Amino acid sequence: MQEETTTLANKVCKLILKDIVTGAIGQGQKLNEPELARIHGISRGPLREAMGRLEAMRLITRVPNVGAHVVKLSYDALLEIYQIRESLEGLAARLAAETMTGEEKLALRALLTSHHKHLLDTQGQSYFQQEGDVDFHYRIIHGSKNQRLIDMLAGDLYQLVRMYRYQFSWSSNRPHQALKEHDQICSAIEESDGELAEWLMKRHINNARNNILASMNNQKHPNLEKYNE
Amino acid sequence: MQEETTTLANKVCKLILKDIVTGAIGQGQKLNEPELARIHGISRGPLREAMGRLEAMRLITRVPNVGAHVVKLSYDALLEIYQIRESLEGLAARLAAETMTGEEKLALRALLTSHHKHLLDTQGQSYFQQEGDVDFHYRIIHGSKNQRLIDMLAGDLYQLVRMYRYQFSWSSNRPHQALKEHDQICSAIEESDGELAEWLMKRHINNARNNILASMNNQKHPNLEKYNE
DNA sequence: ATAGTAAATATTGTCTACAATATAAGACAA
DNA sequence: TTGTCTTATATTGTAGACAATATTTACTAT
Repeated sequence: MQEETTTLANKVCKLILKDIVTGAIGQGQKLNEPELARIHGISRGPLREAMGRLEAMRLITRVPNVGAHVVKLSYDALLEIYQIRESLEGLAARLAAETMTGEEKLALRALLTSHHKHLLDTQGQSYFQQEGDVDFHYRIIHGSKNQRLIDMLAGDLYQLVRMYRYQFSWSSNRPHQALKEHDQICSAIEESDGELAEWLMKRHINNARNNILASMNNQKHPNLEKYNE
Repeated sequence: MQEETTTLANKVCKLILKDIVTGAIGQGQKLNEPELARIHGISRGPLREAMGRLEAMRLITRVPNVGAHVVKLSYDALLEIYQIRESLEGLAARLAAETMTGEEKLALRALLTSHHKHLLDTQGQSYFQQEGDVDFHYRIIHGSKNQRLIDMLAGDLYQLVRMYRYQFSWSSNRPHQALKEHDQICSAIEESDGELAEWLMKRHINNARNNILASMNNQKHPNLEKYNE
């Protein structure tokens, strides 16, 4: 068994990350160093390192001599993220189609089968469907074998996406459609048709974005900072 | 006049960044904390913060209880970067074409004119041409107005690209062709033809990549770590 | 001589204390 | 009451010391 050696900064970083993503630490809230250090039972040194990483993945912003604040989610920022996702995940899908092993392709198909079964059981209950969506995209990203691409998408960007999901808890009102699109992408990957996989993935993400924006416009979500001050 | 308030970690981070990019601190070299702190006349606290940022932009890698090392440039990593650049800068070009102001477009054209003049004067001397290339791409990236995209491309990724440039000092053996491609992209942007701008930019980066790889294969460059240990 | 082990050294991780800056509270004048 | 300046408090930035881990060195046995 491999002894998992890590550091205090690492552990606390993950804890705070979770609190920010889930909204336990709210948008725009100030992060007080002595207080946070006391809460987690560590000193300010490793805490500041942890905060540095959160800043690097742009979940908090820091101003010298002033302090750190949790980012505020906004309509515009979400659009920015989806533009980038469309571009990068399209690339990931193409690379995945070209380089995924047979084993990986089988696992991807198995995942979709289980999603399909789950969808029939729960009549498309939102939360699990969302996590399933994350799983699917996650596998394709890793299937690209481009390590820097993996880090960009699975590292920073997805924490933000998860944060939006949690705090808006938007309803995927098109689970069947989304699953069908996943199926199409999976087929293209199985056939090693990179060009098609890329095109389908881009359209899929574009659809998801439009769906989100529509639901946002409907419900005027309270957690959404429409105007950055 | 605005008083520029910053922190020691910030300043030292930029200094070390420069040393890494230019190769003053060589690939794979270990970064000794006490030594670096002494050199820059600061304590280990802010130094570690600076190193944290360098780690975040993936110029150094850290292993707990072992230390930090400068990354090693590799053929594969460069390919990864160019795949991502092609995708993201294509997006940037499209957005730039759609959102750049008239003023920005004029400035971009003026930049190309000066490049053209400079190219005639110097008969395509490599270094300035390379920096000119950076300028051109830099402007288009910022013209996209997508802040996250700007951070990704102009922040982390470009430091790596600059590092490759410095340490390989590859010869752009196609300055006229590159300038012509820049011209085409600029025209597409001027006409607000996003789709064309994206396509041209992707092809341009693809060409640049092929050019680099060809010159690498020719000269078997000594700075290139072909195999990661 | 070489492999393996134990002590010695060096380096990283963490904590506490202090200095510099920013924020909040209070006094005073209009 | 309101606005401004001064003082007090709190928070961040930095430094130095200590603890934990890794690396090197020295020694012993084969």
